[in-house]
Amino acid sequence: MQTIEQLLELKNIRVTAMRLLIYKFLVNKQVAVTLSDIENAFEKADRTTLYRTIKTFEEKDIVHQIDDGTGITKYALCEQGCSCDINKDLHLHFHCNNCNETICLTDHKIPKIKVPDGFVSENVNLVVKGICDKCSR
Amino acid sequence: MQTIEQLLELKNIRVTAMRLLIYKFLVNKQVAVTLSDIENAFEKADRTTLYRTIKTFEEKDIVHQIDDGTGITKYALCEQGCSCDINKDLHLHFHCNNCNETICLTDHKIPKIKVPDGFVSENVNLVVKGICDKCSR
DNA sequence: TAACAAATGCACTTCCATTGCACTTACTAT
DNA sequence: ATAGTAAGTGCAATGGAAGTGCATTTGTTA
Repeated sequence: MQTIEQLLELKNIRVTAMRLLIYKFLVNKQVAVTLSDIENAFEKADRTTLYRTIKTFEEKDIVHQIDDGTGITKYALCEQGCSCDINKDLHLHFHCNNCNETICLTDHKIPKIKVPDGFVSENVNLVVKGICDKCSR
Repeated sequence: MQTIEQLLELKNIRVTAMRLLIYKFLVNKQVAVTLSDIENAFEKADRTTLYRTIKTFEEKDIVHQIDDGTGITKYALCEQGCSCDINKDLHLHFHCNNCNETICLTDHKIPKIKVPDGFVSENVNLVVKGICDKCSR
């Protein structure tokens, strides 16, 4: 069990108060968040800082970007099961049409997709939309 | 073989010069287009008209929206093989990282995706990214 | 502690999506 | 045919999200 500080140092990211707060926020959130979500949670902080923090996290493979089709970029922590730094091919996300939340299904792998001759597949973005477990009860 | 006029009437869309032009443009284009693409093709027409035309087409299931991860919404004609009005589950698009074009692979079905208990899958958005057949030669 | 590098905050810009309103065009019923 | 109504089009403006430049602050290291 490592502390957040240790994790950031491991990734060669300088530890700052802001980054610790944002990281903790992401841990507590079980769903993917937009920049606005973070902004609303930290009204004292500047939007640019939040923006650049999340971009830093993204570069260092601490979070990954999710494009769930709502048109707004979302971010979620890369879990241990999430090997998006090694293999970019296994993103699988679920977007709830009811509560509008997007979650990572890290333990659900993406099946092999066949593409026509001449096409080279490098990366797959798969978003399943429907009703999440909370809303379907 | 039906004319474009007949097709529009069938879908309860009033036939106008603008709509015919835009429809023809979409037929000629073999790839998904952005609003800006259409705008550049019809510089005399207003952006709003093009926007609302494409929205009308979308509502009537003449075109479908594609979110290929570039952040810009694209549109493509619903082919006969594209039953996005009946069954929303078969979108499959290929985005070329080289030429930046997105095409519909209508004859390539999306495999059944398993989701955890409690989740209800209604719709799947699948975008494969890589190198298209033109660019890989 | 001085010096340098990185992080933060403020202001501003750009781009795409969307809407309100006035005007024009196309259909409908007399 | 024509008046009246509904739909389509064009202009202007707005809003939201993403991104950048620069000055200031904070943190690290010699």
